[in-house]
Amino acid sequence: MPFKLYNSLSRTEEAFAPSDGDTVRMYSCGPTVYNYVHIGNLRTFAFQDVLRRHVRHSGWRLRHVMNITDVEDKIIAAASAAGVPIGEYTAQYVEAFFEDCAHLRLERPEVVPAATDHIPQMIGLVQRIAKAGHAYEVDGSTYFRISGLPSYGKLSRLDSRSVLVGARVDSDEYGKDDARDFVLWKASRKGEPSWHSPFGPGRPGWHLECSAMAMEYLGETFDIHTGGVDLQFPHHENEIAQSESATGKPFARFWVHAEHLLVDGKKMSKSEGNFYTLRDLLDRGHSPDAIRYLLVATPYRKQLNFTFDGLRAAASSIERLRNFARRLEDGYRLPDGEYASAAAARAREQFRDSLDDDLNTAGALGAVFEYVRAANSAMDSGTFGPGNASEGLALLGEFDRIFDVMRPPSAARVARGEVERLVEERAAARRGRNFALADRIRDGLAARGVILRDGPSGTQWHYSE
RNA sequence: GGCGCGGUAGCCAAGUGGUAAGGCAGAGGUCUGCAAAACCUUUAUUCGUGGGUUCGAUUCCCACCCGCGCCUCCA
Repeated sequence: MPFKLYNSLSRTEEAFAPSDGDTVRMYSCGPTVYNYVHIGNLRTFAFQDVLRRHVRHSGWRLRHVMNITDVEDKIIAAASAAGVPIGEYTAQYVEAFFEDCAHLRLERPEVVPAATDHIPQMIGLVQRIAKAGHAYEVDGSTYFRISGLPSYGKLSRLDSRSVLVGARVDSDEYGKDDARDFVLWKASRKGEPSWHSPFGPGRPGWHLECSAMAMEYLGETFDIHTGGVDLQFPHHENEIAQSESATGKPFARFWVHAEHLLVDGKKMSKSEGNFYTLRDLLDRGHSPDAIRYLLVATPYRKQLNFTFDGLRAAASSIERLRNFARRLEDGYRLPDGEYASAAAARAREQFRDSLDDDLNTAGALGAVFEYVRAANSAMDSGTFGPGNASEGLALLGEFDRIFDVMRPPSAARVARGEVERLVEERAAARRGRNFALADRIRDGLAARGVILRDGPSGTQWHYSE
């Protein structure tokens, strides 16, 4: 089955392959580093991670660029309030962002450029846009003229009248010719960071940076551009306008947008009290695995309703899979031989087909769990041998290359030797039918993150995380 | 008002023109000293509402209702 991706540009699912047949060139709008990212941001980044992984496991190479927006109005305001230079202010949040990504096992894109390191490229792009006749200057700021671009709006399909009517146009701010026009190069005010340019001192407009960095690392036309749905307009529309008017070529072939995460059915907001960063959730004792699972289990084009019940359910689901993996790996005696079964192969096929179907992660999970039940059942009835176990482990391996939730996070643990000693002590107690002592030992270990399980071949144990 | 996404069991959620995957939670059972894990049974005659097309619709068409989002910085 070919990989099908929903392309916002055509509003249909299209078969995807990189234009050069080998390397997928992909750009993602990254964080604006004026604060910690919230779980809504992370939903989008987690989706991008799944896309990344699926692309590579489909046999293509990948060159993925994700920008860091480190100069922008909110940053300037926040740094100014904190009384530090913006570079110093943003550095802490860049670091925090990478920490958060690491917790969620989000693979690092091949290139993570910062906007402030690419000012010359941005200036060059403005010059090209100006040369093509799509820019004009007012009071030291340079704007993009939308009226000169008939194709404007092809991504968002907002009709221009509604943009005018619905928008609270910031006409007070600058003297734009047309309310829809957007700034390419912003004249800096006193005290604001500023770079020299042929159009006067200033700083890049927000939309400009993505166009410039995408072209710098991926070329004038590339395969996939991702971001949250809210970015579709105006950000992505404006990226297209700038880029295509400068190059005369299509910018991104596929535009892929992740739906938003809601909390308790509502948009996250600080005033609603339902606004969470990753750190908030970790501080409450939730596991990063469960958070990753939850973020990724709902297909990206569907709004994801985040709840703490859902988070607990995600943790239980992971536990089921880990228990199954343990059962395959060790501990439970399997009868000799292996049994003819197409279940694992079928599950792998369904798993891949689901992901090929516009990253249907829910369907992919269904395939895995269906297999888990069948395999557990076969083990109980003695029709599952070591050969079948290796098939099952291969399936789990494939699953985990995408979902990456099977390895528990490393944590402080009771030393193995001590566990072994206590397990032996408890076994002796049980032999002496001193169940009170046996239960005390088991409960004590459980409280310290070690789970005991009595089976036909003795007591098995494992760390709970 | 315009443009989108969605409304499937208590919760999350897949899916198809032919009669509802999967996960979590709940109930009963098997196993166990008791547990845990696992398994079995059970939980939607029904897929927002009303029409229509069809032999047959949750799935296609129309209308409507509801939730969320974008149209202004925003993942």
